Amino acid sequence: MPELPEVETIARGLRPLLEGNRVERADVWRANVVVGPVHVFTRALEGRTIERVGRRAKLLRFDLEGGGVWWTSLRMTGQYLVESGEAGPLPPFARGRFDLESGERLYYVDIRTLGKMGVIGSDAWRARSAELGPEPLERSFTARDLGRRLKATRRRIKEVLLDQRVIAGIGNIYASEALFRAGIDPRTRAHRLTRPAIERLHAAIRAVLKEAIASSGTTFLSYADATGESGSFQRRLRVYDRAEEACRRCGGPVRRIVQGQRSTYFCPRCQRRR
DNA sequence: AACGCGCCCTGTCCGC
DNA sequence: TGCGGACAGGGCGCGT
Repeated sequence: MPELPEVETIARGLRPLLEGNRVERADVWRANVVVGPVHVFTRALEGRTIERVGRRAKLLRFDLEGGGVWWTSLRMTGQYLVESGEAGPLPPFARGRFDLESGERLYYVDIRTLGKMGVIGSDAWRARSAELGPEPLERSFTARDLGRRLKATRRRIKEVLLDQRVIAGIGNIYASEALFRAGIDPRTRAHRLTRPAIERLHAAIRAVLKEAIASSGTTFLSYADATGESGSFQRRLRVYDRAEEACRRCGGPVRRIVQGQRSTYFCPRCQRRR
């Protein structure tokens, strides 16, 4: 699920339920989804009220009253699921349960258990956040800012877009999509991008992320369905997961290549080195 | 310092 | 039908 638009969608969905709600009891039965000892984590949560729900990069952020942040990195298959009313059977792949003062239950569900969560102090959170690149949808993120960051590396642009220290929140889907919209070959070395290309990329990143949020994100996978938030942006994808299919712009075949052990999709005709 | 790779874990899909 | 291998929206931690 989760790149910036999906995490933003999840945060918006959870906000009305969680803000002002208190965690009565926390249980996690898969230790590897928690950073540090599980009992330390659950003890840090129990009795605490969630003041604010937010997002930074692809991290969910639940601010606790009196200080501290409950953060979650959903990685590939992490989800939060809300259950109201009577407790039903345990959802498949549930790894943790959080009983709320309101009587509802929040389940953490994660098939591959690559997700991580923890509770850290506000200072530690700020320090962690400071290591991440700028939020691409904030006003302060300019083409000039992007250009400065891209000049500093010789790596290939697609891989740079995935580096959360350079720019926050972009993952494998939206990296390919933004590069297609900007007409840039994903194999181009970042420092070689021209001024106009950087400006097109800046605009493309913002446009694709905004449109994806407006569609509640991209939902793949047959198994599991989230908090009711299945997005629809998958219908608007132009290259991602479309290997050998016709490019929506020129009709030529979309290509799949591997960069940094991840798939990259692009149209060789529409995306040139500069 | 910057970069590239292996690996964490579980499920699905495809070819033989 | 069964089985092995590739692959999946992420990112840490290691070696060079």
